[in-house]
Amino acid sequence: MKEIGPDKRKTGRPLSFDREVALEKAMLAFWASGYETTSVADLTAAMAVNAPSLYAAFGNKQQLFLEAMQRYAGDRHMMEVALAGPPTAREAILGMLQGVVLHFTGETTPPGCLLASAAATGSHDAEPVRAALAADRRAVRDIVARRITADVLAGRLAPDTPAQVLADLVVAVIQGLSVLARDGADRKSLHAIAEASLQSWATYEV
Amino acid sequence: MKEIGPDKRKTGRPLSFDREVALEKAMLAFWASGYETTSVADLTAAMAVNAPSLYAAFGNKQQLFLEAMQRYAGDRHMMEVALAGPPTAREAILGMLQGVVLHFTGETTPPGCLLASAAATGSHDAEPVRAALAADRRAVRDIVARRITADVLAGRLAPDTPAQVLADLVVAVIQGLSVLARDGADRKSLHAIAEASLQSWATYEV
DNA sequence: GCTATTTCATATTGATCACTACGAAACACT
DNA sequence: AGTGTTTCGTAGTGATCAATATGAAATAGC
Repeated sequence: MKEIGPDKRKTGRPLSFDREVALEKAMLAFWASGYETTSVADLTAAMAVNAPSLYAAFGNKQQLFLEAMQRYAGDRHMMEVALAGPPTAREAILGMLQGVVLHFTGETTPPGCLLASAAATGSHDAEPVRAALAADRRAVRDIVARRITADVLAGRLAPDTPAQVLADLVVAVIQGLSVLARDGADRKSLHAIAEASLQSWATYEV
Repeated sequence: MKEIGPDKRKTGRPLSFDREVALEKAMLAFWASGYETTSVADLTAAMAVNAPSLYAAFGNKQQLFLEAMQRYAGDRHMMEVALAGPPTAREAILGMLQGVVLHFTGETTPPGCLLASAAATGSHDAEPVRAALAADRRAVRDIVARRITADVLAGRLAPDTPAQVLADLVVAVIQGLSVLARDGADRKSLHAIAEASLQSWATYEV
């Protein structure tokens, strides 16, 4: 239920900030310091938006996080399309993991993955946020599993290939890469880990 | 610099709680809800120890966490000894991963890994805690790498086996298993993921 | 200029944060 | 019983938490 096009109000004082820019800054703040451990004061400072304006524009802290999370994750349908490009599932997922490594080690962004690290644990109040993050992980897992299954059906992987398990492994490795990136691992190391994790597939290649 | 033996004070009101039991309860609280997101009020409730007694016994929240973390991690030298038991590195590490899966899915403990999830992100104040957790991951990585190298030197793995990369992968998979366990994955799934991750080694077996 | 509408900045809300001052209580020793 | 020592429970400390009440400021239409 999103408004189509820019809001063309007729009257009233205009917004003093760009909503998209402010959301981007909020995303970076959550990325750097997590959901519960980033205070609203941190957010207003990072976004250059006063608290009342923040609440008017985004609802509350949780809704702001969920919107920032959506912006970070992007359109998961696009991920599925991207995975369909390369000729084999292994190449597709290797490319995906290489992109992930670059993303986790960007020089202008915090290390690691916002989705992996923002709410690993937390209070009872943060349960909806953890649920949303878990749901996104399941979505990625399912997309990866479908890509693997496509190769199985096309005869490029053995019929007994455990697509679900390999997809789970891909998600697990992504979470692990995020942790290691936060610990300071360099791109070369992370690329090597990603590549090594895909050697599990050798067993099933026909 | 630890006191040897139980403290045999001569005078004064006796402690009303068992220090070890209280520490265990604190560990479980941090395990369930993380470092910064577990409040001192949560801790005093879980430990059944009033705040002044908690500070007298453990210093402050950060010191209590570090002590709880040490209790959770156990003696890393014991891990090295355990890994030396099985005849091959692969069997040793598969056994370790199987133990990890059981640990992350215990019925009387929170899901996942305390070390992986307690401080994935956080404020600047929690930096010492994150550093301690990262140091422990590096220690585990080095222990695993040494076990792999031992097999390389013994001729059980190819001379060009990238021990460091495979050890990093093991650590990454453990972090990922913790996330999936928190997301509600069952033991069977996690065991399958752990086993699949070790198929990467097939390339290097002589 | 005037009114209606919307956002702005200031200042504040009660709740909770980590942490502690203080005096009563519980022990060992004489 | 009396004294010294240590821990106990109560009740707070100032700081910070997420979220807002309030009124001035800035626009569009008239």
